[in-house]
Amino acid sequence: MAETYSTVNQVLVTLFNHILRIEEQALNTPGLSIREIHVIEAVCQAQDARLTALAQGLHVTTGSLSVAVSTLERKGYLRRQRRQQDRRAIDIHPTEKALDIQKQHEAFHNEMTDAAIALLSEAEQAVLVKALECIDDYFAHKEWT
Amino acid sequence: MAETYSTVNQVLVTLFNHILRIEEQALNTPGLSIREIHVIEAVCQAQDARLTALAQGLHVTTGSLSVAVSTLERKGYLRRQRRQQDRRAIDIHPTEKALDIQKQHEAFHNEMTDAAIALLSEAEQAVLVKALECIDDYFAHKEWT
DNA sequence: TCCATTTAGTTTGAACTTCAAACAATCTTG
DNA sequence: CAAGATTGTTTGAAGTTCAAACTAAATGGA
Repeated sequence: MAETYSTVNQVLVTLFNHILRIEEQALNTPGLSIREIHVIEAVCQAQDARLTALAQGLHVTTGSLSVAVSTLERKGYLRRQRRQQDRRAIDIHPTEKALDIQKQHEAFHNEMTDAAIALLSEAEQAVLVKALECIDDYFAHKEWT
Repeated sequence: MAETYSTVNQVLVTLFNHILRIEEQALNTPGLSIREIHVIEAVCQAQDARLTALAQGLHVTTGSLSVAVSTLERKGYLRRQRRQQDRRAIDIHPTEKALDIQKQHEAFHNEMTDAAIALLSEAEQAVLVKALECIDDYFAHKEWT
């Protein structure tokens, strides 16, 4: 029991660090920083493509995102489009180049998932899902002052 | 099966994002950035406390770390100590203040682990360990060019 | 309608982080 | 001992982020 505890603890920490590091390397497209890739990712997945909504999702100010979008526009990954209904609002759209990056990122996640469940039986997979949901649920509801 | 796959994928992604975000908030000590906290953590856990070794572990240049250590020294979290055997080398030591921060960080990880295994039987915990080790093992050995 | 207020996005200047490169001090080895 | 390697520091440039000031557009109440 105590052993399980420290093992889970240990693996969570090292796994987390590994993923952070590897994500940076795996997605290391020349001319794109990891920050920029996350912006591209957010734009590709966004329901609401407005700059303010994206900024909230990314937990940065609209000012920061505006600068970042300008850079990515210049690099050919994003483009701005004014809304007709509300001419203050601007939707951010991915270009083909951005969608390619997004595909790469998805492949990364798929590989990770494959690795996680490859050696598990279906019953074991169900347990994994349960455990992961426990952790996620915990953090989703926890209040941090 | 396909459902398990997408669930694991989904949970891994959202969990990862949650942890990233929450770690920043949970460890938000006034006057210390998340970067600085990671430096403190590395110093507290280091086997080899030399600046170069720490920089390698943190995957930053010695120049960057030298600057960061200077700041943290000024803030009273770290101190430098020249080695007697090799007077080029400098060991970085944590102060009491730094050890307090480290304790906080450990508490964070413990809470995370508790959340992970609280609702699982011992058999289920064993499965979780196995799955996590699969992922970690995969990433530890994968080569990224 | 008019105008005060709110909302959406941009620009700018300051602070911080990181790196590469140049540098100084100290070992190591032939 | 001298050349080269190692350890750490400094510095200048580039990138990131934010707060604050700003422009443009929508909204709502008189």
